[in-house]
Amino acid sequence: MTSTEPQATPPARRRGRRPAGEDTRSALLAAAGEVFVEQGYDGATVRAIATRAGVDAAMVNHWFGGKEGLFAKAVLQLPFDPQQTVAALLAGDRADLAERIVRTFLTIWDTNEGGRFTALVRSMTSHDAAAQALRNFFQHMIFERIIGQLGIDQSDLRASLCASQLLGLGLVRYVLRFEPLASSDVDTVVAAIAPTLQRYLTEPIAPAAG
Amino acid sequence: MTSTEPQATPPARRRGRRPAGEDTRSALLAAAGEVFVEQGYDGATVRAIATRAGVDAAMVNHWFGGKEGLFAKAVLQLPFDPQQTVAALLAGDRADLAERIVRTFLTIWDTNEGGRFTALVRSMTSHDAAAQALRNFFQHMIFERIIGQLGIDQSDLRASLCASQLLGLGLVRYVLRFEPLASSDVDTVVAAIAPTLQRYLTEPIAPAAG
DNA sequence: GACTGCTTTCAACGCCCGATGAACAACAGG
DNA sequence: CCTGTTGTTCATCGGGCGTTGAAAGCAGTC
Repeated sequence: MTSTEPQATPPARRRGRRPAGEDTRSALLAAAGEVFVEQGYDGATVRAIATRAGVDAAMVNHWFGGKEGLFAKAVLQLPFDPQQTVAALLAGDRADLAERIVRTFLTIWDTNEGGRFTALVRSMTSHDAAAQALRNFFQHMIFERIIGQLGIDQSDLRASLCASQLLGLGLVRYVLRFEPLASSDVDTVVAAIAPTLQRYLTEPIAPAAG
Repeated sequence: MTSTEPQATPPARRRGRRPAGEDTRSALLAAAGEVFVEQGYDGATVRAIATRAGVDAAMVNHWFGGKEGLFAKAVLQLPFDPQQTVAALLAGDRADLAERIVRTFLTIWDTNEGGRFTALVRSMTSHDAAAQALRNFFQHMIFERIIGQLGIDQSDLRASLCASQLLGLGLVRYVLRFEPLASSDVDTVVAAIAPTLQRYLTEPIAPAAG
């Protein structure tokens, strides 16, 4: 209530360009990654992301053209090269192939980079681009290529079976957090899931009276 | 401001009680079932449900107290008694137990009643009540009871593993519609998935080095 | 036939969303 | 210094959401 002094506005950040050095764009990307993981595409609001990044919501439009563009840059990008990953997975003994796959994805999924997958899974039921990205990744980029290299029948069916188990695992472990699977260590999960994948990859799966 | 003439309203549908016989409540329940299946909890709007039912959106509040109550009545109710289902599943040969489970759920899922599961799966990533209902159903009501009757170790882990594969299957087959798994006939899917469940139910799943 | 109560529609409220455009401040180049 | 450019905030827009209260009309009762 001190009337004579007009200088009572240091806390509120003033308008105009910031004093350089602070990177609004990457702050938004980081905040978007977190919020999309926690809330999914629909649940995450542009305002919440901007608040967490400490900037105005209009910056999302300025830097990314809108919410959709931010999602594409923050979530819809692969954290690694799928072709190279597939090659690395196929490099070892085929008896351990499924184990390597499960371990690889659990490891990725547990890192910060793997948060993208959680964000995708959380968004897939409401956001078409997320669902399409998941299908394209798991089914076409990973499992069809692996199974194609194995030279075995019913490659498409096998790919969607593998995708169903791996997506179900990600869903239960990272999104719905069913216990004890959500807290089990990697070795336990690998021991449990890998034989399933190994069977989907290489063993007969036809119905009895095909 | 009110310069325009108050023209006589064209009688689209008049106000007031309808000529009896038409059941607004069940029309809303049916429409809600459809829309929740197609859109999930967040995507489905009260207005869209009411429009499909051919009534006013306010009826949702009048008959169900709100969107949440309508969801509870239309989706969050089991179309059968789980205890009885578990008993029926356990009645036969244990070697075929997993096959019976997969076949039972595929059959239910393919009927109209099974649309509730699709609605739950579509809603689980954004709506807590849906996620909780799925966990309660698959993990506690079905698999923990079955595995408990089998008298085997790690029953909780086994239950969440079974849930992961069955939820992944439902997701891929009914929501994301990955081909060819989405269009495969029941026998093919049973032949592919049942051995996985059988292993989760009864065979050793511990990691190599304890 | 009037009264009473239930059902239904209508109009509107308050809220939050994503997006827009203008005002403004810091920088870069001369 | 002055000038143009670019990054930033602010105020606001248009729209959709779930919900609400009141008016309107049918149905049953006396």
